[in-house]
Amino acid sequence: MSVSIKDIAQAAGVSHSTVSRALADSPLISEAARQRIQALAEQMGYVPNAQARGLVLGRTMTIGVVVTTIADPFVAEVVQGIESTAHANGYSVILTSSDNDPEREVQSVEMLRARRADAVIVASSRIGDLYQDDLEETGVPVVLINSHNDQGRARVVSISVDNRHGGYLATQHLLGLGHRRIAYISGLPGHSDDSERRAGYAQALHDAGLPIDDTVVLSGDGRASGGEQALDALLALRPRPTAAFCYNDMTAIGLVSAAQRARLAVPRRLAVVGFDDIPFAALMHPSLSTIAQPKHEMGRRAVERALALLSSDAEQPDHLSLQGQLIVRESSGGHASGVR
Amino acid sequence: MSVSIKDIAQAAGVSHSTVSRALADSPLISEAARQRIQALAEQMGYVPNAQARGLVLGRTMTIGVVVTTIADPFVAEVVQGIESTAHANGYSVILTSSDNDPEREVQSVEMLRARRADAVIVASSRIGDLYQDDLEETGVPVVLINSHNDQGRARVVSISVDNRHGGYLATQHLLGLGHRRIAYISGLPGHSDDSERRAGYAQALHDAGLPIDDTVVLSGDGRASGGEQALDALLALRPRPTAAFCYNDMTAIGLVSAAQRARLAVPRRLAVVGFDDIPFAALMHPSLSTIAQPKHEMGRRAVERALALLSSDAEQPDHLSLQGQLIVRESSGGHASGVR
DNA sequence: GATCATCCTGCACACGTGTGCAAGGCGGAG
DNA sequence: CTCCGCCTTGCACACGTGTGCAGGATGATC
Repeated sequence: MSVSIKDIAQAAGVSHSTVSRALADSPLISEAARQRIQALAEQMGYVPNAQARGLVLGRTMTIGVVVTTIADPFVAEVVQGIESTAHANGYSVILTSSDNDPEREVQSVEMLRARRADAVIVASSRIGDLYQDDLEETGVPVVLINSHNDQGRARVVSISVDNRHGGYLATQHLLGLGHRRIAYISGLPGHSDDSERRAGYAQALHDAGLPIDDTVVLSGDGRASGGEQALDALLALRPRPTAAFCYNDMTAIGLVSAAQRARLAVPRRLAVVGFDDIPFAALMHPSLSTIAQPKHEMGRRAVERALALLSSDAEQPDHLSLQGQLIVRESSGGHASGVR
Repeated sequence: MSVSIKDIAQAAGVSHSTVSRALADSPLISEAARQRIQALAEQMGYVPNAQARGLVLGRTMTIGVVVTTIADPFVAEVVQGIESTAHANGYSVILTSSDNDPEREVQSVEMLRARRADAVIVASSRIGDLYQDDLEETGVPVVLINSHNDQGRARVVSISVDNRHGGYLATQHLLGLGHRRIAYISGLPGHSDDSERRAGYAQALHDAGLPIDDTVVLSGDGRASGGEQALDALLALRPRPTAAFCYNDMTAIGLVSAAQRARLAVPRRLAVVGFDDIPFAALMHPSLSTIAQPKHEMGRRAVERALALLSSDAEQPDHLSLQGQLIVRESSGGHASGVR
């Protein structure tokens, strides 16, 4: 096995307490002993055992992350932000994915409890009430990303993009380009993200003095297939909308793809704006205008909030809303920006 | 704090040893006591402390994963495979990303040593010799994904896609479609992946009785920009190639994008095949024919190899090569398969 | 009733680290 | 020389769990 402080103690002819203090730069130790022991530890290749340390200190310096699937590029970028911020603060990340399987989700949370994660960040869109109880019971701080703390639990905060603002920005952009009949392709119904983005869309129309017409709100499912299917409904509308704001990029991708197949030029005859700014948005042809979610920042802020909850007993605001950014690309007919 | 077996022991009026055995379903315990204690543990919300258990058992049931960045979709899918397989075997995943910063890479490995990870999987393309020494020193099994164990170290195995076979498949496919002048757009020079794929490409040409022409081998950089820049060189060739096999999908995306901008129809006037099957390959327009890396399987196999190295002392083969799969989509003019 | 085997339980130690407290050593001051 | 105080070190316990060993209780057999 690996070397422990006892091994070092024996080699140095002192007690393990002395070694422990020497390595911790305790003021209770003589300068000579400290240097000698530190050199010895280095030479023997000593690496402290985080388990034992966590056991006695009651802190594991570990953050649990629960996601549906890491293969989702949005999730991946958030996790990237989480990991780098956690690392910078000396924390490690334990990653668990649920694949939308409720049973695995419960197991994941159980595992994080067993490992005594200091905090938990959930970047899973569907927050099972299943384990919210479970989590609260332990008193572990929880940060939810893009989902809300409905039950008003203690030590549970949430972070999300300002969906309403994003929807407003996207629609305002299309209005600014002269479009007057703008469709909205929704995501899965009942999702708060969807209703908020749609609310921002409606607000922008209202502020522009235009009527809200529910017939141009078409239903998708948050995936490319939803966008594809929405095209038929869109083509049937009279007068036909000249632009569409989509619930998310995947929906927009499906819509653009179907439009091209139907020989409907994008953006000349149909301008499209998505939401999320997934990596592919910049690469597709035409490149996709969209509202960029500050994914890396969301991860960073999630860790910061978690650590704040850990260190201070001061109450934190329940919710943090980050503003998205409009990225104008080719699909809306704004200024073209090529593949980088 | 959370409940320990001592708390349960006190509540049940027995010693902590008895509780420990009851929860472990030890045969040394009476049936009555077992049931009573298990019920009590359940009721008190007991979750065993993995730290303490790991400390005494010398096994943490933890797998460390080192990646450059999780935001890379290829890496993300591999990690997905790793996580799900690890989970199925009762292991947790500690994720560390290096961002290609050598210092962070070393810190990551140090952290995994401190946490006493039972095995380490490296899905980082650049294997720093930096920490290979470090890792071997600890005797922890290491599995490298898409990178080789050059130094022939013990307990270090590697898994990669069969690049040569993949290059052969892609080229054979283009040959089958009637193309006779097929370009190869390379990745970064000196990369073994690149030279192997190119070798498969050359082999297929050779087997078809065609000459190898180095002038149709163009240099890219593994990114979209490399593919874009390669187009100019390709257009300058006489006779102009009618097809191109690209080092990877990003290169292919850049090539297709530049071709469309230059009004060169894909696949009618230029058929393109990539390598990797990143998620966007299926979504772009035209959708991209490519060699699919078995990403999920690679992650799964990596965990299986790691666990095998842990449980048995039997020597394992150093290297495992997984065959990629040809995915025919629109960009090569094969049978079109739409966005799903 | 005595002896023995069987079954169950508790004691004590281990894992590796941190820390309160006591004590030893040493120097300085009276 | 003695006493006091400070600096340094070691002892012992703690964290939560697992386990070898001893011993107590119970039942069976002679």
